Amino acid sequence: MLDIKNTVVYLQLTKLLTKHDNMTKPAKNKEQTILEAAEQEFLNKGFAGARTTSIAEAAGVTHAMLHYYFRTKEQLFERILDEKMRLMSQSVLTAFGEPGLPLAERLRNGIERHFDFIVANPDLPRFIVNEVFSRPDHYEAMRTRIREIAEVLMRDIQQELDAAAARGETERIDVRMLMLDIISLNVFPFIAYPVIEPILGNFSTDRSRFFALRKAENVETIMRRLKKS
Amino acid sequence: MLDIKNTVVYLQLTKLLTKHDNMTKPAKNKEQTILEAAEQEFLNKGFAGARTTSIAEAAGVTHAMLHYYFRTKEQLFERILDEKMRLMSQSVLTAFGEPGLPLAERLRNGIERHFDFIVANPDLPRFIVNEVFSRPDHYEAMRTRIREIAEVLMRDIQQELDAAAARGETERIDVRMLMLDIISLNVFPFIAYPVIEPILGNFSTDRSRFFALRKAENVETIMRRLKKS
DNA sequence: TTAATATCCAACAAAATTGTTAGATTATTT
DNA sequence: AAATAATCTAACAATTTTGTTGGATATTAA
Repeated sequence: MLDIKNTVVYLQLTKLLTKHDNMTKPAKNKEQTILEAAEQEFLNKGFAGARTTSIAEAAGVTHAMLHYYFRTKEQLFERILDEKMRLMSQSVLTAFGEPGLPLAERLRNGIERHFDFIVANPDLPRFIVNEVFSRPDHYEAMRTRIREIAEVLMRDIQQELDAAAARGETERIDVRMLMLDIISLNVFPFIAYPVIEPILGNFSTDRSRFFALRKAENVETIMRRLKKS
Repeated sequence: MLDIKNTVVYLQLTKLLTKHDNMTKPAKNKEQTILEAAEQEFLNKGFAGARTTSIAEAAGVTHAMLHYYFRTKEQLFERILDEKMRLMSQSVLTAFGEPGLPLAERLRNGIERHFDFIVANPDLPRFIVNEVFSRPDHYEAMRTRIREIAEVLMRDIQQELDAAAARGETERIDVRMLMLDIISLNVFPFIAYPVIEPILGNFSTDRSRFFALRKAENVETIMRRLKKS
């Protein structure tokens, strides 16, 4: 007699293996479609607000399919959260982790690239902030991950900050404060967009113009923060 | 024959009226207790994540009571959201709406008072941002409300900014950009605390010391942003 | 002291949501 | 062609969550 659950696991396993054999085709398959729909739903509504039926519907499959591939809402969600955490960390690293440039250039560049990343992924920050906050069980793992990534980058930048300050080029500052300044300025307007939009006046009609101005404002603010006075 | 729903409405009506007659007693009654428990639950988990049973349990009443007083989760939630929106708007107004001071003092003061308010209400911002975002139906009303409040204050501050710039005391700047700088710096660390905590290093052990330093950093950053260079 | 009000209790009803199953069909691989 | 895998259908089961009801009991106001 067959245990259905084991059968499903077996099917998925073989599927994965054969897929691994010929990764050549793009394979816009249903599993992928479901993942994309889930991404939308989870980013917009969070774990608690998301509905597996809506996800299945948006993906154009029956909701049996969703459980066939991912077994539970929780597992599906974790696929998404994991990927998004990776993406978010990555964006900070690649934006600021470019040594070789003079410090001011490196920072200006970092701010702009980080800002551009968020323009391209405007509801990523809210998603991460909310879900990290509301998952005490997964928190310790995330914490460790964030710390490890941040530590290397921060140590590096702190050294450069100290060197520049020693040469009298910039004000002395703690890298954690500086990075928090940058991230706050870059991220907050996106997290809180619906709340700030009403106060933007004529800015709000042209969203992309506003963001361009905002990017410049953030660079300006940080450069002034560093300037020797 | 009595329609139960109308009876309940009637009871609530008379309760409200008699209460209005003698507002002298503190009345730590169950209705209030439920509201307080609901506040906790909604602030922590949002509308979708909140459970009316948890609220009732936390308030130490049966969940029939909750429906007796508030009929639906939605109505209970709106009481809370409404109050919190008011509180949040109010905090900005009272922090920055103090004319008569020289501009720099007024802003420094505003930043500090606004920051203190958030220290005292650390999960208010995340709550508002999330729930405003996920309620398209109520959004138009909130939008109007935010705009009306902001407009007066902003016009006032913009005039002072222009005057100071004309006197050559400060850099010329758009009030919307400046206020967004301030709010971003003040609010973001609280919204994202679980995410940034791992990168704080030894700061993170003493949360209140960190916040004190952070407040000073925000004032410094904004003052430098305004400084004529 | 009545009448009105606040609260409890305990069970139930209704709805929404997640998860399961048994087969059928279609496509792909061997 | 046979086996394997992907997907559909359509119903159903389990659980969670919200909301209801009819009384009982205690407290407070007229």
